Amino acid sequence: MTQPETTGTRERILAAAATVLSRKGYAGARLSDIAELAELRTPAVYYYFDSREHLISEVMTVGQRSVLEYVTRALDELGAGAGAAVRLDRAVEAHLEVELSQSDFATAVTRNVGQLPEELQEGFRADGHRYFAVWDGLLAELDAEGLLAPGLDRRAARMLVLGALNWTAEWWDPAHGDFLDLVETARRMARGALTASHPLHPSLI
Amino acid sequence: MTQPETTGTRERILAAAATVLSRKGYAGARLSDIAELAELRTPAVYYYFDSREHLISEVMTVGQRSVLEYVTRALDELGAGAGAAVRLDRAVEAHLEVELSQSDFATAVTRNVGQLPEELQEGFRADGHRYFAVWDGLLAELDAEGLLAPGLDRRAARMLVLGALNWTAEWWDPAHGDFLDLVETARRMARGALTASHPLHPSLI
DNA sequence: GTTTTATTTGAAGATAGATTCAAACGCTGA
DNA sequence: TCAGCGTTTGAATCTATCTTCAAATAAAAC
Repeated sequence: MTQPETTGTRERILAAAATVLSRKGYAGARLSDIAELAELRTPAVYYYFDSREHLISEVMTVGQRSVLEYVTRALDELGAGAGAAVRLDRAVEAHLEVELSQSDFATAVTRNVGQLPEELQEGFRADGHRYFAVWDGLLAELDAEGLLAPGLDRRAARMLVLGALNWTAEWWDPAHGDFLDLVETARRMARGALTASHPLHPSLI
Repeated sequence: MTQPETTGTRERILAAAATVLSRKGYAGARLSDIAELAELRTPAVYYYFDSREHLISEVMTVGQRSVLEYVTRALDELGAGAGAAVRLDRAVEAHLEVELSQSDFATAVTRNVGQLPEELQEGFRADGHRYFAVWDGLLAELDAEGLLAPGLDRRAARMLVLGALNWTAEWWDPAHGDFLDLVETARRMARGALTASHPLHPSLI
């Protein structure tokens, strides 16, 4: 979203690559576009990166990692007292924050993982799994508190929720809607997808 | 997903283009790959299509339209007696069917709309809006039956649900999970996102 | 102020992919 | 058999993009 202003050339190229990548896709991201956005001639990129692939790979790694770190930190900051439902709400909010407001690195990842050549996926696949593990942890906490919907296909539920969140990069426009409304709607969806229908009155089921 | 076997050459090229497009993205879809999948030499494509862009554009149009038609028909077949909740469930199922089992046309659309050059989007933008209208209709029906969550940001809710469904193309693998489980989980999510928390016991709220 | 090092660039090379086209193929009807 | 038409192809062209490299520029060290 926002381009950091005064920063080293290498960072500027990396950020430009994230932006172009998230708009044009893996194959469509031209080195010349990236260089132009970073206010350099194309060959300058090679002073900082071995090749186009190395550059793109690093964008992906940074993007994947920043989502993991941002959401993890947000959850950590809640402290030990927070219940599973509150933590789920916070995770939804944090994911949307990093996806929509933080930078183009996150969207570069979500919009391109599926289209990357195999070799490129290796590096950040581990971080991807680690992020899934965070969400699986949230489901486990919900379960421990008796909030998780019984008989739930956990993997499917986790991916559906993350899919809804990731897809926001395709349509959400800060000019068009209020971020907090989006968060509220997304939280409702996540709760609906994961928790039992009547979590507050289990005796009525 | 599945490639129809005995069909006209033009259809074969179109289907091959859908497959390549859904795997490699707009910029990454090479005419040579498409031709190879269609068991032809590259120049043969030009006998049926004016250019790469025309071919891709037609894939998109077909994909967008097939989703619209498939889901619309599924809803129509429910007949007039079906309530809003049942119709929502059917729409979720139908969307997943066409996205995951029908063909690569649908996934070619969902995985590429965001990355297409502006000119290419024109043709099928209208169908996209028509499809959104179908879902807005479902929300209106839920509302009419008093099932819709009060104070809901309808646009956000609609896009979150569709995002979750569209994203399945990125991760769902028929070998890895049961389709009906996925449908059930997705229905739960859609209901959770759209309907009031206690639709059956409104008096308890 | 001059030498040294880091950074950036213009120009050129190499390759891949879209497109054109004339020729070849193969089928159908006389 | 052959003339004609629809279809497919190999070879050639054109263009865009990645990459290399030696030279130019800017910055730093002395």
